[in-house]
Amino acid sequence: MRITYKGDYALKTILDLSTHYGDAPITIHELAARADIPTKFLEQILLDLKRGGFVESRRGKIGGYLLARPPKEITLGEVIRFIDGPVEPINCLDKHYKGCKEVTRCVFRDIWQKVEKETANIIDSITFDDLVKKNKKFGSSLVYQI
Amino acid sequence: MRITYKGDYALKTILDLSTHYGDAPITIHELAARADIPTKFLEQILLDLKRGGFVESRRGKIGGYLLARPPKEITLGEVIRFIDGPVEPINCLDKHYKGCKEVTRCVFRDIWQKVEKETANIIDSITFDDLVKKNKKFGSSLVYQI
DNA sequence: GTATACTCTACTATTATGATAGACATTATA
DNA sequence: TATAATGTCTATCATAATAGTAGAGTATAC
Repeated sequence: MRITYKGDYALKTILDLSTHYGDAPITIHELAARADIPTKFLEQILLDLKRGGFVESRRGKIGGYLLARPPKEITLGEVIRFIDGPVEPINCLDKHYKGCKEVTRCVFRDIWQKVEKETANIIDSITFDDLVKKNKKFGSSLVYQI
Repeated sequence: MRITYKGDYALKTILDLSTHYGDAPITIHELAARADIPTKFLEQILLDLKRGGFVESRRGKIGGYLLARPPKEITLGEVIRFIDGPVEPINCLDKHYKGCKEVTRCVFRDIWQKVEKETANIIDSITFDDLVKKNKKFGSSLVYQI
């Protein structure tokens, strides 16, 4: 797993929207400013997240973005996989991967699978509701900080 | 952690050399052919591994490469970190990382640290001696396969 | 009808990755 | 001592991913 800026931004944005779940829509501009993300870049990320069913949008004057599902039902893992792809350390199962003709018999293979499993155990068991609570406990002003 | 081709090739090569630890040097050409690695690319990787103290070389007619240390004393984690860098999923502690001014208070931070720790637990506890034994058990002809 | 939002497509700059090329240095051995 | 077989070193290159930027278009509250 490698988390890109895009993934990092997506997580921070979903957390912001989770914190304001049930409230009025939040504009791209606000979301971008609060998390220090280039506005036009976030625009694209939000369109992706919309296509992924994570967020909804309202157009027009009092438009903005809303979480499409309750924070309790969105896990960290879902978002990461959607934005940054599979969580495995190496994609040697992919048919485009060179070498590794007999992947099923490779000594390294089950080590990477073990890493993937441990990673999944962590990120799939954390919901954005958990993160909102964790955040509030520390009373931070910034939505993505403790 | 993301393992690149370079990392993958390095691991396969160290495993090959581990399998032949104590024997005569093995040429780049042989190593490349056995693991299906572009020879000139492996050449560079071996120079890196030499600088890292993982392998030694012999020049001249019956030259080639040898493991610099016993397979029992080389872990998977050491090689991966040397070739592909830190094992963490995101490098937000790096001073060049944008955003995340208050990284110590970020809700995501300790999740990434947890992922890193679990990954390290796996890769730092496996030596190339372990892998050689695992390989032999399955009697594979290819050095990097089970 | 207009200001304020989201939408969509295209483009661009930079870096990492995965090599390839070729001249050079060393050494066993015939 | 010539030479063939080996490692050494530096430069270059092609492609893809990443991280944006630009600008014209569409919807909606007021």
